[in-house]
Amino acid sequence: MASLKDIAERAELSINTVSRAIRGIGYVSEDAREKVMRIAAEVGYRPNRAARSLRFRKNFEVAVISFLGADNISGDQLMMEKFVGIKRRLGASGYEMNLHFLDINNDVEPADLKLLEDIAGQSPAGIIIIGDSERYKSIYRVMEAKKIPAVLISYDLIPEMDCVYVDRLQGVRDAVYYLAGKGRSKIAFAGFHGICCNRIRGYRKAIEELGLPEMIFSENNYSGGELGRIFDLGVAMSGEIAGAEIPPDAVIAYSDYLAAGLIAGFREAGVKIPDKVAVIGFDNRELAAFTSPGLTTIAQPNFKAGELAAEMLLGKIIKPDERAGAVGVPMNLKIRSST
Amino acid sequence: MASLKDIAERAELSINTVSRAIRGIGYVSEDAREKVMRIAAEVGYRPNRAARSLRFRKNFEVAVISFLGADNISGDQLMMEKFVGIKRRLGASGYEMNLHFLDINNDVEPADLKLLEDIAGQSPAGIIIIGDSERYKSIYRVMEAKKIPAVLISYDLIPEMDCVYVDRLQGVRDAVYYLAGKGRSKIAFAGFHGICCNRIRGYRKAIEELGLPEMIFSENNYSGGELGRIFDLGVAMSGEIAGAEIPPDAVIAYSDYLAAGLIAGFREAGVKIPDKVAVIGFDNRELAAFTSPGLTTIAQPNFKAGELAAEMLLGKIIKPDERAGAVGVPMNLKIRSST
DNA sequence: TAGTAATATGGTAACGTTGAGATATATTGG
DNA sequence: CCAATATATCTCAACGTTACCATATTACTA
Repeated sequence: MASLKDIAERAELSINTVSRAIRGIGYVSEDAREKVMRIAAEVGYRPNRAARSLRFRKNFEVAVISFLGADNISGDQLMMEKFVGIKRRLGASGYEMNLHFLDINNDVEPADLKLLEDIAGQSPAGIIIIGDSERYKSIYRVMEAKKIPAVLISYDLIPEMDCVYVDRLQGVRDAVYYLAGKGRSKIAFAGFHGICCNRIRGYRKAIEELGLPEMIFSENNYSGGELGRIFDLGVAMSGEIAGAEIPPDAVIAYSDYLAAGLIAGFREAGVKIPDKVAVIGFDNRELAAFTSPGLTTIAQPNFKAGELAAEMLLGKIIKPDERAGAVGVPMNLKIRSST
Repeated sequence: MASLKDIAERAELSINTVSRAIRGIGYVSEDAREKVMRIAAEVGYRPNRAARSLRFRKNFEVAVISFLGADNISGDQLMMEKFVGIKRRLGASGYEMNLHFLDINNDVEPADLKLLEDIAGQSPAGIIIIGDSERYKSIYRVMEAKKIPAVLISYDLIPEMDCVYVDRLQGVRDAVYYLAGKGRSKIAFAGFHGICCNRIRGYRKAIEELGLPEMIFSENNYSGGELGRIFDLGVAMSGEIAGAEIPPDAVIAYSDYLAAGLIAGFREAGVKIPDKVAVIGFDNRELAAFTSPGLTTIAQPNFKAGELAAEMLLGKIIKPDERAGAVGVPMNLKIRSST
């Protein structure tokens, strides 16, 4: 509630001197500074953000654009961790975080455009976009055209955009090395046809480097949609995998959901985990702690990614004309009893 | 970017008239109004929030205080849905939502006080607090003392505070009725000693009303902490339940985590679900879709609760001196194959 | 036809902050 | 001791909006 004016009156100084004292810039005598700081602390002075925004013609707010998932609100857990990371870093620099949710089901164009207008209308200091499909890239471009600094949190390096990307390729590669280190030599990857390039590339890379046989099981029937279905596909795939001519002694699954299905299927069929086959999931979702045995999984460093994205954005806000580039954040294994 | 001044110049009117035209208040001729609206649309005019905040000496922002969970960030999914509900309702009235996270592990006093100072220092229009332990209630009181309108999202009716509460008692009661309607007559409740009063009260109420035998299984060993443990306790409890003198034909569990453990345990022991025993969880967390069979669960109406809390808060912002009271939001059963 | 009321518009100040300049005092160097 | 510089402070205007008041113009009423 207390303003510079209030402090100035009590200190018998001009508003301007008080302002300089508090900001620690320009000339201020030791006497004056001491007095100002004392009174400011006494009255619990806080700079008025609205006034600063007005003066600087710029809000100290960062908009974060994320999406709302399929039937229920999915992606929530991973998203939340990113929010927390972003918030922490921004807060430390006096910026606010404003969340915005895209409905992933809605027709893209009209809804997005309205939201983007709304967001840009607030003239935020910058914007963090979580996601890297074409839809999110186009948001990045819109913001760039409006001269609003933007950073993407993506799942792959995007050469032409400033982004923090979770390095899925490295994550899967590390997982293969980990399994190989545990003496597994028939390491398989279980996924869906066509939608897991980065992960499969990481798998292939490691397999090649280690000189192991490539064993890829992929399900063609997955068309997106309901999450529960993925579990069932996993159960089904477990049969295919266990009954293969050369059965693998380890499986890295495309997602925790799929891995949970695999585990359930293996158990049902009496295939011991991890003795007979080790299973690794992807994402470290909550459910990974609740399979039995507990699921070892390639964890997303969401908090870290959020922090780094905020860091990068703050840099861009200061130097809008410099490219920030792409920063990869390593994934790391969360080891539980399935391996 | 365009301001009232820009529009005024182009329309050859005073800033004041333009302002009145856009806000639709006071006297403005049809001519002037039409001209102003046309130009405003052309230049994409948006009122400057900072200027309005400054002028009104009040921010159009609502702070939301939630918590960060135990080891990893838990509560996330349920929390996220609340955020979305809050955001939707606030957005419709031109308010922003600012998230703040309390670290649930930290010593309460020092960290909270700093955060509360920070939040109050922003002079938000109001505040929504998610949680109803003493810690959250004390935040409510602090804000009330500072004349900042506050609303709690709680799990029980709190007579002395304005709150939207998820009606757990009713939720469990409905679940018992549902099971009874399906012909189950030996309906049990599985929980932990002492920490599930509302839920147990709902169970007891229904059991009494229906004249069924009360069967409560409670685990004394739970001391909070790691979520994964709850699953294991569920597995252990399943044995106790299946081996009881009079084994129940239905179990309502304290949480989805516990229910997931029960299901795993029952399956292991060859107890058919739902033929032999039906299982109902609590919260509708993501993992409820991934047990096999899928878990019927008492779902939290988080989105609704968020919306209602925002609605209530907006009311309090307009009439700060009126008590808003307590509004209950019913929980409803999400039916899957475990019943 | 004057007198009042309704309609339409404009001017000014204020919200809290900051940068650009103006002015005053203290300190240094030649 | 004077000039130049460093130090310390102040005044003013502006950011975009709105409330309050003043001033026109038009429309109604007695």
